[in-house]
Amino acid sequence: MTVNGRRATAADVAAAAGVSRSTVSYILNGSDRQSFSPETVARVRAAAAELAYLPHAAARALRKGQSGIVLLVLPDVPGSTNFAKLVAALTDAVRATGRSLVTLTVRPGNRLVDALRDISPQALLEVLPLPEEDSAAALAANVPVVVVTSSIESLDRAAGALQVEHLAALGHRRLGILTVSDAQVHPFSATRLTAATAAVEKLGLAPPRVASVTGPPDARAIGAVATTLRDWTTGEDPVTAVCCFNDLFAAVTVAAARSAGLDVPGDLSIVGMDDEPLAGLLGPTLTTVRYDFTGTGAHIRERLRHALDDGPAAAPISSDAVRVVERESTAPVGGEDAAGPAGRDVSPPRTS
Amino acid sequence: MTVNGRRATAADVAAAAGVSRSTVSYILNGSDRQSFSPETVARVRAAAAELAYLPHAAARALRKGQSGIVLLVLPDVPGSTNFAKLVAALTDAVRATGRSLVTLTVRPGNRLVDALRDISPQALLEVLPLPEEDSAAALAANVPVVVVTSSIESLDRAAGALQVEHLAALGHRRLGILTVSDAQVHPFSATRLTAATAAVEKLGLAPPRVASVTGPPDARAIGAVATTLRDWTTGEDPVTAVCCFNDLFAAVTVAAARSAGLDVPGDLSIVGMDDEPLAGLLGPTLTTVRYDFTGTGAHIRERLRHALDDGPAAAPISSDAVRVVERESTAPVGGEDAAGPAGRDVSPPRTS
DNA sequence: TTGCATCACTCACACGTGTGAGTGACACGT
DNA sequence: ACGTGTCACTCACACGTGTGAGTGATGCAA
Repeated sequence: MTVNGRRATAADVAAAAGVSRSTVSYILNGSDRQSFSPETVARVRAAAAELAYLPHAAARALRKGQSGIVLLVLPDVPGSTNFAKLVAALTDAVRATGRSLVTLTVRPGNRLVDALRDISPQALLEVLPLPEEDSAAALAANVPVVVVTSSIESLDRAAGALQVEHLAALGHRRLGILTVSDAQVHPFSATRLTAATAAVEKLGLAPPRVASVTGPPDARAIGAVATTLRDWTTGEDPVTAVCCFNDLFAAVTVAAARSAGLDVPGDLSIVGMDDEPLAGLLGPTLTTVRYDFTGTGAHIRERLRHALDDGPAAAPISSDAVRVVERESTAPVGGEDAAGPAGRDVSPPRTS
Repeated sequence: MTVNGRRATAADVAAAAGVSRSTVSYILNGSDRQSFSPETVARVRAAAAELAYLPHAAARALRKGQSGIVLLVLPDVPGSTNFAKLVAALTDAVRATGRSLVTLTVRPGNRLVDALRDISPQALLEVLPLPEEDSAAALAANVPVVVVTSSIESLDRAAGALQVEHLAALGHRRLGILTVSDAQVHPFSATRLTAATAAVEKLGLAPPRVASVTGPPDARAIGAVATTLRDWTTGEDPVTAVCCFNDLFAAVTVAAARSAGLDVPGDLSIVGMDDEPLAGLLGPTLTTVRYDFTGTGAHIRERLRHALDDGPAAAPISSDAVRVVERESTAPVGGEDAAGPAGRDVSPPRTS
C-alpha cells in the first residue's frame, strides 16, 4: 500500500498501530530478546498487513551490512538446456540459505563493474572465468566469489568418461573425439576432453583421434567435420564412433557423416552431450549424456553457507548425477542394421 | 581495496586525499553546482583509484530513493534461443538508460515476493503474467511494472502471419495449425494462433484445421500429433502444410508425419518458429521464422525512459524484425520431389 | 573601508532500517 | 518502605551516501 504517494515504511506501520517504530521492527523480525503483549503483536501485524508493508531492501542491506543478494554472473551464451537447469538448481540452493539469486548477463557494453554501482551483492557465483577487470572489482568490493565451474567439473569429468564407456561397452575400440575451440566454453570442453582421453586409456582402447571445431555449428562446420570424418574412417584401424562436445555438434557430426556417405549408426556411432530437448527428435535420434544438477545445487548451498554463514566446509560432490540417454545414433560396432537400438527415451510409435 | 578489513568508503578516500567526505562525493559525481581546484580533483581521483573505491550500492539507493536496478522476472522455462536473445537485447536496453538489468528466475519455492525483501528494483520487466500475489507485492512496493509481452506481441503477430504467408506463397491452400495448451506460454501461443488464422482469412485460403498439443515435446506428443495428422490428411480437401508453435513441436510434427507415413515436405510441408540452433541440423532441415529483438530492445528502452525518466511516450514498435528462414521442410504444394528446396541458411555440402 | 560576488570547500541532514541500552510501571519478597 | 527483577516498550545511534545550505577567504568595485 502507498501512503500519500510513497510506499509504506515501518514508521507508517508504527503510526497506524500506535506504537514506536522500534516495536514494529522488533515484532516483524521476531527478536527473542524482546517481548511484547499479544495484543500489541496482533495490532502491529494487522497494520503491516493492511499497509502491505515490505521493508526497504536497500535500507535493510545498509543497516545489516549484507544484502542477501547472490549474483550469478553469466556470459552472453545462447540458451542452453544445461545452463537453464543449472540456474534453476542454483536458484533453489541460494533460496535455501535465505538469500535471493539474480542473474547478470555480461556482454560487451555491460560489464560487471558497471552493475556493481547499482547492486551490492553479498556473493558472486561465477560459472565461467571473469574478465580480469571484473574479478578485481569484486575483490575491491570485498565480495566473495564462489566458482561454480569447479563444482561442475566432476560432472564434466564423469560425463566425458561416460561417453567413452558407453561406446566401449558397444564394442568400439577406436574412437574419435570432437571438441571445440571456443574460448568461452573452454573450461567445460577441456575437462570433458581430458576425462574422455583418460577413460580411453583406462579401458585399454586404441589411442583416440582428436579434432577441434572452430566457430558455430553451421554449414561451414559441417563441411569441416565431414573432412575430418573422411580422414578418420579411411585407412586401417578406422574410427567407428565419435564423442561430441555437445548435442549441437553431435547433430553437425550426423549431418557431416551423411554428407561423407557414412551411415549413422551403421558405419559410425555418434554420442552427444547435454540432452537438448531436440536431441530426441533428430533423425536418427541422438544418444547423449544427461546432467542432473540437484546434487550440484546442494553442494553450492553448502559452499555458500561455508563462505557466508560460517558453516563447515562443503564435502566433495558426488558425480553420479550424469547418465547416458541411449537412442538411435549409437549401435554395437559392426552392426549392419541401420536402425540401431530403439530409443529408450523417445521413439516414434509404430501404432497404426 | 579494503581498509582494515572493510571495503573502502568515501570517508576513507576523503581521509587519504585530505579533504571532507562531501568533497569526495561532489567530485566523483561531477556536480556542476560546485567547483573545485584542479589539484584537489586530481588528489581525490587518485585516492579513489588507489583504494579502488566503489560507492556502496545500497547506501546510494537509499539516499537517492532509486536503486538503478531493473528486475527481469522470468518463469522457470527451459532454455530457449528466443529468451536468450531477448535477455541480451533487454540487457543492452536497460544499460542504455544508465541502469542495470538482472534476472530473477521465479519457480516453485522462489516467489517474487520473497526476493523483494532482498532487492528493491526500480522497475520490473515481466515477459509472462505474474502470479496475483506477486503483482500485488510490486504494486505495494510502488515498483512500476513494464510488460514486455505487449512489446513482443507485434512480433508474434507478424511471425504467425509469416508462417501462413510463406506456405500460401508455395501454393498451399489448406493449412493445419498446431498450437500448444501450456498455460505458461499462452500469451505467445494465443497471439501467434490468432495472427495465423487472420492471415488465412485475409489470403482467402480454406479454413484452417487447428489442434492443440498438451505437454512436453516427447514420444507421447509425437503419437498424439500423428493421430491428428492422419485425420487432417485423409478425406477430401486434405491439409498439405502445417504451422507449428515452435521448432520443438515442428520437430515433433516431422517425427509424427514420418510415423504416419507422410513424406516431408513431399506430402506435408512443415514450418516451425524461433530458429533454434538445431533447426538447421534436423533431417529434413527445418523451415522456420527467426526473430530479431534489436527493435524490441530499443522500444523497451523508450518505455523505461517514459516510465522512469519522464521521457516521451514510446512510439509504436515496428514489426519487420521477423523473417522466414527457408530450409528443406517446406516445398511447393504437390511437389513430388522429397528433397525440397535447398536450405538457404544451412545445407549439408555435397562436395566429395 | 565597506559591500558584494565568486571561489573552494565543509556542515549537517535525510533516506529506512536493526538493535543495544535505557526507562517507567508493576509485582514480589523481605 | 525498599531493593530486586520482570515486563512492555521506547530512545538513539549507526550503516554510507547525495546534496542544499553555509562559511571563510579572496578579489573587486565603489
